[in-house]
Amino acid sequence: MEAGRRRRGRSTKDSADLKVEILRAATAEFSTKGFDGARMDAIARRAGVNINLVYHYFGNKDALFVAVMEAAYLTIRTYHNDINLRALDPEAAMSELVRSTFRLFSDNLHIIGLLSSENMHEACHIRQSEQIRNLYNPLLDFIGETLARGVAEGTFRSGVDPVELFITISAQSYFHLSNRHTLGFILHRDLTSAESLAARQRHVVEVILSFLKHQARNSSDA
Amino acid sequence: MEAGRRRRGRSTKDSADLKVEILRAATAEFSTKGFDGARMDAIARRAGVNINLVYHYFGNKDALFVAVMEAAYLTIRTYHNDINLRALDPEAAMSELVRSTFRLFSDNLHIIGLLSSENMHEACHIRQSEQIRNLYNPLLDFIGETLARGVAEGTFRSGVDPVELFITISAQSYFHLSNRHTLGFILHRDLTSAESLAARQRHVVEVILSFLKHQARNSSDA
Amino acid sequence: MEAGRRRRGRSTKDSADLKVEILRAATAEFSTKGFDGARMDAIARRAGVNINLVYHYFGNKDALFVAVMEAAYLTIRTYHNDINLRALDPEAAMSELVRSTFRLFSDNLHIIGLLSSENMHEACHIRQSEQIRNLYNPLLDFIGETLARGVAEGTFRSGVDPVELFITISAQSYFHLSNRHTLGFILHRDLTSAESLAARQRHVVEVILSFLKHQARNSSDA
Amino acid sequence: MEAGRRRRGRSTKDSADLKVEILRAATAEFSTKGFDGARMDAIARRAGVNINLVYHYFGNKDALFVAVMEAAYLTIRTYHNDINLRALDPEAAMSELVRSTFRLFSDNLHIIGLLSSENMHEACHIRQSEQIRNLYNPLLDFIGETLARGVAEGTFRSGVDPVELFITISAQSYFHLSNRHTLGFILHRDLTSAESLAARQRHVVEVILSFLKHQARNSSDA
DNA sequence: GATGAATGAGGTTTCATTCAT
DNA sequence: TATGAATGAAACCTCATTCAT
Repeated sequence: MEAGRRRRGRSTKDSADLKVEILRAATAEFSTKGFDGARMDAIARRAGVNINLVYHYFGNKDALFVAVMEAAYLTIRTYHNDINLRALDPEAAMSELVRSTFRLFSDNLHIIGLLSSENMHEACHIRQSEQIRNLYNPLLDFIGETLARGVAEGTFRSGVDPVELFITISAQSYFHLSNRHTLGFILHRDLTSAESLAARQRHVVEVILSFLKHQARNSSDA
Repeated sequence: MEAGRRRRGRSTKDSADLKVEILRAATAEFSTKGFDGARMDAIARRAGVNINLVYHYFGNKDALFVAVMEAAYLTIRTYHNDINLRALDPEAAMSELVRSTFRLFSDNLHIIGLLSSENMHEACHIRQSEQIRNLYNPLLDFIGETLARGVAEGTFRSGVDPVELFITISAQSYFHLSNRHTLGFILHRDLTSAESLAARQRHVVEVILSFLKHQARNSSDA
Repeated sequence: MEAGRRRRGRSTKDSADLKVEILRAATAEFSTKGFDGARMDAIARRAGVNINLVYHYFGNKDALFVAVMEAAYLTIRTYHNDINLRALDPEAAMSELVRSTFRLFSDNLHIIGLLSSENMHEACHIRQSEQIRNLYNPLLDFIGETLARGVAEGTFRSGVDPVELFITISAQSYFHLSNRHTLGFILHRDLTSAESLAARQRHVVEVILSFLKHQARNSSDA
Repeated sequence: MEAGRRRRGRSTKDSADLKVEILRAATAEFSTKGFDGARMDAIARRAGVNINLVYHYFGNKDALFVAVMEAAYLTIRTYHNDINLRALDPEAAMSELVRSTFRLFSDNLHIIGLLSSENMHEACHIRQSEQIRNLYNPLLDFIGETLARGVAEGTFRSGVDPVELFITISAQSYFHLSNRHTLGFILHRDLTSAESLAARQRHVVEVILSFLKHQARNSSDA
């Protein structure tokens, strides 16, 4: 069995990977149970290691959570870096940003659980990380520049706050997934099916693009 | 003296209100700490009662949480009932719905904490409540009818799914607040200031209305 | 429903019976759960009365248990009084005593539970009752006299201690029932079926009578 | 100092014995207080260990009780194994079985307390143990074979059910001790004195042997 | 580096009992 | 007589963490 193999005869190379494995286990535990619901020994069990190893590598529960959050934000950064949007025209760039944001969350549900828990704790863990603090600056710059390019070429409405737009884009994808259980119950619909997700993604793109392009034609509204 | 009055000889009126007081304390505790982070004795202390009274009235932690959720959803229903939107024209009705949804969350931040925690637990508590299950049916009907009216009079685009729209409307208000701590940190902006909230509300209305009215004029987009 | 009828519009005659009803409920609870496993509020619920009434009538858990034990020993006395054995010849009298002892326990399983619990507490409750202390004196006298009659007429062996014989008679019936659950499990046999009980009763009579009559014929044994 | 040695720096040999020590303490607590009356912290105190160690080794109260019961039944098996009765002639074998059963209980009063409590709980704990389920099979076989040998050589009566006989033998020893407190009170006799125990043992052997040999001479009785 | 032993603090819950009416 | 409110004590159990090897 896996567990047996793990407990005995670990090679030196395995040892080097243990930290990664613990981090993965902690991510799974924290994201599904929340910080308070997560158990250190459950994390150790998930990772197939002795609980003391967890303390050896990460110090304590809070520090472990910080490490998990930093890794999660690295994933986010990766998703943003993977797309080279600046080469695209403003409309294509923006719709691709919306789509990649949707994929970011739907491919990494654990990020939603982690962010949800971290907000319950008033972001006390990530506040300790300078690395995270400035993670979004490039993205906000990109949004601002793309908006400007769109306005310049007459495609986008003017006067849109990049921060507000970023929140709107994230909100559309995040909320659908973060609240999938309560929404599924009161709306009598499974929000996690492949069709539901595809429809949501299409809808989100439509909403954002409609908004951006709307004002460009009729500036008397709103 | 206060303490003496509390311990002995509480008047009947006091007694009748104790349940309400406990419920309020539990709401505060659960919404700020989450289900797992909440402490029963902290709830009792907040309510100024002996912890056993909490058990006397509500049985156990889970049942108390269910009671809190039911009260929270009643608040939600109240917010929806307070506005008589059916008398308004479609555009006014919809923009008022967006605004009231925003107020619902910004006036009742505790609801966000409760929903967040409940989703971490896969909605296991509210699933026990038939009352909650069908709470949103009338609202969805209203959205569907209003959309139809807007389409009929040529104001709104056609083909919008009421459920999808409802999620979009909620998402815009909810996410801004549910993730205010992490967003505040990475965006370097206080999302809870009066100006920030007012700006967000305006933005949200604009986004939704742009979307609804966009397709009515140009159906080749998106 | 019963309970409803009980709670409302109780007649004065009903009130007089409440003590009896509580006692019956307490007997059921104590005998099936033991003193420590019994719950005062479960007793009140079983009786369909408010728990404070239990305290009103009986003071506390220990006193209630004493009352239950006294009632139980009254049942025992009744079973002994019901049979007028002194008119019978020694052998018939003795075999009838064995049978009535068996019936005493098989008809009143609760007595077994109560005695078992009371012995776990080193008889601390019944020690408070003078009434119980001397309850068995007449029975022991009867056994002694019957033994003497049997010896005199040549039916019974001599030298039998009445107390020892009483224990033997009780043991045979009691143990089969008191340990029916563990015995049933390790012996792979249901000891509570009608056939099993009938067979046991026959067996017990046979054992006792064999013993009493044996020595009368062969005094070299043992 | 004793306490210091206990708290820190326990030698490995000590550690290995802790489980046994806890089990002994648990046996004492459970057998004298019953399952419901027993307290986990009292067990820890009796064993001189931290209460959490008890949970570390045994999981919970029920599992600890199961462990205690299994150890108790092992003691029972030991008592039965220690005597090599098959080599003896039927009468000697049977009288030795009766005596060893008596010793089993009088040497191990805790077994009586444990069995009494377990029966109050309808054997719910030992039912989980396959080991216990078949513990008595060899003993029942032995009784059946010995009876047959006795019948074949004309010493014992025929038609005796081995299970019934086993219950009778156990009952005689068990009841005297299990109910020693209530019996002592109502019979005005100390049943635990050395003389009383010796007399009981003699009496029990006599009763069983009389029964077994009786029918062999006079089959018209009973 | 890695592990089993050990612990303190505290969490939820139960329960006998009393108070006030 | 009868009852809902209220409480203190303690029970079982969990969990993050540290110690000793």
